[in-house]
Amino acid sequence: MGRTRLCSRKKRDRKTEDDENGFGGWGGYMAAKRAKLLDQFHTGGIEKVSNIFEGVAIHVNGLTKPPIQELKNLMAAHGGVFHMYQVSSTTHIIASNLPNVKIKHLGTVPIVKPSWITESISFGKLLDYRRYLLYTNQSSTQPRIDFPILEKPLATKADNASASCSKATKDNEISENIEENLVNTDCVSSVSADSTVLEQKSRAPTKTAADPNFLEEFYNNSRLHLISTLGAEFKQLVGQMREKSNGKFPGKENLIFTKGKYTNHILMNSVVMHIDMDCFFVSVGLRNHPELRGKPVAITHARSGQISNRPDRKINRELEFALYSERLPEGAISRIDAIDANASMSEIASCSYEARKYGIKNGMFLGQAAKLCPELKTLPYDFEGYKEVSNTLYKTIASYTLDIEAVSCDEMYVDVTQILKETGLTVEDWASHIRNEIMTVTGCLCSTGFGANRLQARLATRKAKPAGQYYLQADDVEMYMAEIPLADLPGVGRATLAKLRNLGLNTCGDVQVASLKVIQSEIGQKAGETLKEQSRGLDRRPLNFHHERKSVSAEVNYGIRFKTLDECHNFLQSLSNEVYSRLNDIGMRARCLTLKLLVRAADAPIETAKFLGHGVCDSLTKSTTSNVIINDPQIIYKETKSLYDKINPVFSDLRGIGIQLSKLEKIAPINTTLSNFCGRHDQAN
DNA sequence: ATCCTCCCCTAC
DNA sequence: TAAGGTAGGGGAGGAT
Ligand SMILES: Nc1ccn([C@H]2C[C@H](O)[C@@H](COP(=O)(O)OP(=O)(O)OP(=O)(O)O)O2)c(=O)n1
Ligand SMILES: [Mg+2]
Ligand SMILES: [Mg+2]
Repeated sequence: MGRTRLCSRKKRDRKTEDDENGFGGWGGYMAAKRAKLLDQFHTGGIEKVSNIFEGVAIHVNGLTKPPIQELKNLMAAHGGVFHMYQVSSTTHIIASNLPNVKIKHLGTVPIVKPSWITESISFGKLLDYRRYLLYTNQSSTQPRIDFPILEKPLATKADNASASCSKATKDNEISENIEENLVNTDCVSSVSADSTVLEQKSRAPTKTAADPNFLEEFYNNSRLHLISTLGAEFKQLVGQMREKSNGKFPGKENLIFTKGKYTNHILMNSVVMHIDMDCFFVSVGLRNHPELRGKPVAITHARSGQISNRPDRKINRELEFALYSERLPEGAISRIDAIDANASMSEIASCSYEARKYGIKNGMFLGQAAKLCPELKTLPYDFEGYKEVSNTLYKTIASYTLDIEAVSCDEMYVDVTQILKETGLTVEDWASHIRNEIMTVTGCLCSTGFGANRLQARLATRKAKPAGQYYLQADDVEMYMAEIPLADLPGVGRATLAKLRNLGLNTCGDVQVASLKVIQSEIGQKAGETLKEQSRGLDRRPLNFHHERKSVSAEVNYGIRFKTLDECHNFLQSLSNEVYSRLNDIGMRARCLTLKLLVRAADAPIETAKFLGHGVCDSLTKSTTSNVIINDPQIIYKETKSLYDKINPVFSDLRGIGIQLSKLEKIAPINTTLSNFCGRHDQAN
């Protein structure tokens, strides 16, 4: 009712813009935008222009001209397949020159010069590769070396401890299959290296949010921004693929054909798979650094565990840290205990399992990690690599089923009931197959967990990691759960954990027998109920294949330092533009706007411990719900500014700013009575 | 009761 | 030096 009125009203209010864009034009634009996302997904961002290499699967060995990346793009553009490793389905090896010793090992697959590819493209058709053989005397009787099969026997309750040992062996096998020409030690650093030696050049002036291109620069370097936006994209993508699906699943068909078994599954309970890349960012980085396999490695911006000895000014961190500790939730774990005056506060995005043995964790400050493990090596970020591997991961799973709930760029839930039924495979065989395939096409390891619901699948993955698989079967659930530490449950973070510990609860077994009322009084009604169920392995939430966005936001809590009010206003304008652009991208409008500010806490020092960080802050929000639909950057700015003035902070104390839009409505919902009404109404005007 | 606003918490 | 984002669930407490 109210919606209808608002809908027609907003069309009139925005008439000028609608005339410019055109209602049909909008639909067309959004359709094109969606098509582009799908298309980029299918080709990994490369537009497909021909099918010259249909049926061809290359593996590049050694240095080539054009280089490997180029060849990979060419294959994508011309209908071929690129293999990171040589596997049984690899049809050609591309190489410019190879030592004799190596040729012996490559077996029966033809070794072809890269010019075969480039010239085939020039001619517009697939040329006979035999005219491009690198050597003509290849033996046809050499045994072929396939990629090592990733079979880790399904872990049982007893052999959990052996997991990491068998993994080390596998890593060694893997590194032998990686080309040494890709080794690039330039960007590898040891955390114990002296940063003053590494960095002699004079410092550029500090870039803060007051600088004109700050927002772009920041987003280009923010891993959290990257994983957030990638995650949202994959949720959207699953929906789009389901809408567009022709019901064919080539991966599944192929699997039925090659490994399918006839099995009488009279009555099969549904099986949920959870799949998650192992130390995702590290895995991607290691593809080009085989020499670091098996070593403790972390992905960070900083290269050394110590900050330079002569920063322009020595900052006293003690005051801030004291305040931080004071404000920690009672009993929660501190992040700064090992951070002294010179320890780096650059965050570790991902660390290898070898690093985890030292107690290093994702999200830990590098300075603390370096103390735990002085041999720790760091690698820089490779955002393009993460995007590529994520795309390949989703593309691979989507060739079997679209019953996918995207969780993040390296993780999803999949209903595999149908796949198991149609292929007749056991859970174990399916798991080995899909893990092997993902390793083959991405060069990265992943782990999978299976269970009757998402919680069981999620916990099974935890047990499976790294490079493993585990099926938590119905009969085992009760016993299995009793031993699980509460910290392993999704939804139990540091604050909840501290509260539960204060109640003397540490494992799911403890919660199973504890009083619901007592738990609820500590952590809340709903959370208590959920926790009770989780502790017995129950989870009633079904997988959600369709995702509907409820809010859109943009926030920056780094580099916020304003010397004038003008600088602040300019940044609010930039952020308004940014959040508008995101709203526009998903074809929505909003009725509610929330401004969130981080303001330096009263006793917190002006200079933060972390370079350009936010330090200890108070968080303040204010929101407006208006009848006027928010669909214009100037409206967003005007509302933002007005909320800002209501909060009225000291602008020089600002340390973080965010704008969130909620109460969203679709601009042009298709195939609904409402949209038909709006559309006709709009055109009639 | 139910809704709204301003939080807090969690997961990647 | 360093790039501490983003979306969703949910609770407290006041307004309706
Ligand atoms: N605090 C964090 C947590 C995660 N990530 C990024 C880097 C991770 O590689 C990626 C995936 O997160 P996961 O929780 O899946 O962690 P990993 O894949 O690194 O390790 P695991 O093997 O435990 O899944 O997200 C991050 O930047 N900062
Ligand atoms: Mg992972
Ligand atoms: Mg993950």
